[in-house]
Amino acid sequence: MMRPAHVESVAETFRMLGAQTRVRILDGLGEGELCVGDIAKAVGMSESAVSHQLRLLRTFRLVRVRREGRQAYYAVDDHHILELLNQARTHVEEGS
Amino acid sequence: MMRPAHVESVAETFRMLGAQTRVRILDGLGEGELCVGDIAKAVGMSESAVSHQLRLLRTFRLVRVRREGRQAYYAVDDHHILELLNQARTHVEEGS
DNA sequence: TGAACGTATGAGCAAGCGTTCATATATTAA
DNA sequence: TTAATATATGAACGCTTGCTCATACGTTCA
Repeated sequence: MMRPAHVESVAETFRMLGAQTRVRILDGLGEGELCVGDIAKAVGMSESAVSHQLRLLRTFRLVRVRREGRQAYYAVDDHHILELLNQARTHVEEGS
Repeated sequence: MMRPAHVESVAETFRMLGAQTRVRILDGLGEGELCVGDIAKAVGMSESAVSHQLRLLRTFRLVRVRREGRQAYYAVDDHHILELLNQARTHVEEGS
């Protein structure tokens, strides 16, 4: 059985992955880092909405930022996140 | 890039995993099937609340039921679900 | 048949979420 | 300095979520 503190963090991580827009953002970042404007174009959302979602993803350590001039380049924080996405996609594709 | 239909299903799956109570339920089911009353005791929730959550987990195919007399025995639907939990726990334990 | 038990469901409500819009901050260019 | 650009933030609003409480359903036993 999982430790209570872990239950909370695990649920938080999944909660971050539990919205289409954030899945699309992370999926877009799968190829490599992107700046906010490019993410917004890629997922078809306003830059403001993207920025709000990136803040959540940052807070819960699913992405990290690298600032360069006036741009902020975001990347998936660690390989486990992309593996979670892949695993879930496999689950979905297998239709069970 | 992920197909739009998959994005939706993947997000749905994660959304189901994104609540402490459901994580605890699934974690409890990791050892094997349990009936509703035993799940309720294990996670310290009312049977009604557990039943509501199990319905969600059933609807999105994270668990399956086997009815036997007046009990309903729930089990994790497939191994990917437990692997997702393990992967997320690893992510959390590594502290990054 | 009737009562008891295990589970499921519907309504209702407080809390949380995800967006938009307006505004603020930081950096670069003129 | 001022203007333009890229990003971040706060408030507000409608929608969703997760619970409780009451009730209903299906099964077993007397």
